[in-house]
Amino acid sequence: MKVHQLGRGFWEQEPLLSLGCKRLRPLAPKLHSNSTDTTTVSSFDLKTFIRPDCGPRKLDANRHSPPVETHPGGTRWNPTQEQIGILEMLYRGGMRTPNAQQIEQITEQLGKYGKIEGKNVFYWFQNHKARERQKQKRNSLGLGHCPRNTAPITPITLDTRVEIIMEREEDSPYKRKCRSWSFEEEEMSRSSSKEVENRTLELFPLHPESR
Amino acid sequence: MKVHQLGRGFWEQEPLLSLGCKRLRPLAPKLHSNSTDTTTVSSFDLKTFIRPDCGPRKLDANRHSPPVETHPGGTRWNPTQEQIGILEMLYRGGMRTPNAQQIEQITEQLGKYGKIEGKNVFYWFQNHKARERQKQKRNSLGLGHCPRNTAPITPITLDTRVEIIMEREEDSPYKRKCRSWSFEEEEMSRSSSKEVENRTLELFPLHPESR
DNA sequence: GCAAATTAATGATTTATTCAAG
DNA sequence: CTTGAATAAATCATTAATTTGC
Repeated sequence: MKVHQLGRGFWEQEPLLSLGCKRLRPLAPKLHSNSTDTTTVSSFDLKTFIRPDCGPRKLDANRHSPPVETHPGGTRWNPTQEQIGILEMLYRGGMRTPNAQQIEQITEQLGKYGKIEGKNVFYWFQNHKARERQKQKRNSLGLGHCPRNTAPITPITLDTRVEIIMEREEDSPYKRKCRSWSFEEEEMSRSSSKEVENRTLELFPLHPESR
Repeated sequence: MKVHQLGRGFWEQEPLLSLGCKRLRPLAPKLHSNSTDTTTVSSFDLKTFIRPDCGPRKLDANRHSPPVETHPGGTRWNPTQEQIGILEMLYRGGMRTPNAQQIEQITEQLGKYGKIEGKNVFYWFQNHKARERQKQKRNSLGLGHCPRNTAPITPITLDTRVEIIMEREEDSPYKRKCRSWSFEEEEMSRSSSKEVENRTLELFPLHPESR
């Protein structure tokens, strides 16, 4: 069930909205500048960590460990051991969906170990939470069966206690998060080899990504 | 097989993240500052539209939940006729999931008719798309039945043509969006009466929202 | 011992659901 | 009851591990 598709095509959107070259950095839920201080809400980014360094590391060459920062040409975030360690520590501590402030701080700390952005932290928690959940589900279902591999059976060691705890503090059922959103300039020149397709998007790319 | 893992634990992060007072405005997907220009990526927000208008709505004494804080001054976006009109026009034009740039521009334009933020535009498209979809599904299913209210049966007028068209131009199957994320100062003083619970969250609120 | 080929993880997005303000 | 806002589930896409052929 899915099958979306699209055909669209006409209706020329005329000029509406002239195109600029900035990239907005949209979307982050936010508290809503409430009352009074609607003033500014200065925004600062975290390019702080965007060190230009990253030599065009080829690959391997440095084997595991020194992950160090990041991505060379810069594709996606590649967490270092330290970063993962801290994130897991926080997760085990009960954190599930950090709010904007928390993300900011975590990002700041993790930045010490390698390039990282707020969204990476946000996504990490989302993914980790979801994957822990499916892992549990898988295990619970497999228990009555003959597990075979993947040792679904908890070793019954002290660690088991931890497991239980985690389970107990499953994440939130539903809360209303408050993230903030803003725009940011977007570097148009992508150059990245991969898919440079959708360029028809001149004025108002009706079909954002055709992909 | 990866298992990064690490026993973590050590590394005492000591002070881990001192708390500041800014609110980050995180999260907006982005292109990825790839290679070279890791430079800056200046970010600008749209508070442009954050008119202080909306009277300091109290929050009615806090009634049930109000989870989070939110704003006293204003609660959620209340679109004007002009805004809705333009958005629908764009939707009918084929736009479904505008990218950061598009959102920025749309927001800018709509801002002329009333307070609005990028996220409002983003959500509007998400919701409108989803709801048009379910509406269609309902209609298609309800046809063989006795719909009762909500006039599931299309009037078979000229408008029907439009309906069909919409169907045809369903939204995208899957594309990789490019949003950008950044942080923004967050007004700490929220004061909102609503649930000020989880206050144990001094340093690192392990359990963000208990709700 | 390497590097292309394959597979397992997991970062990043999109879609589906749910909650709740008005 | 309509619909803005937010979260969770489903997917897609890359990258790191592994495996395999020389």
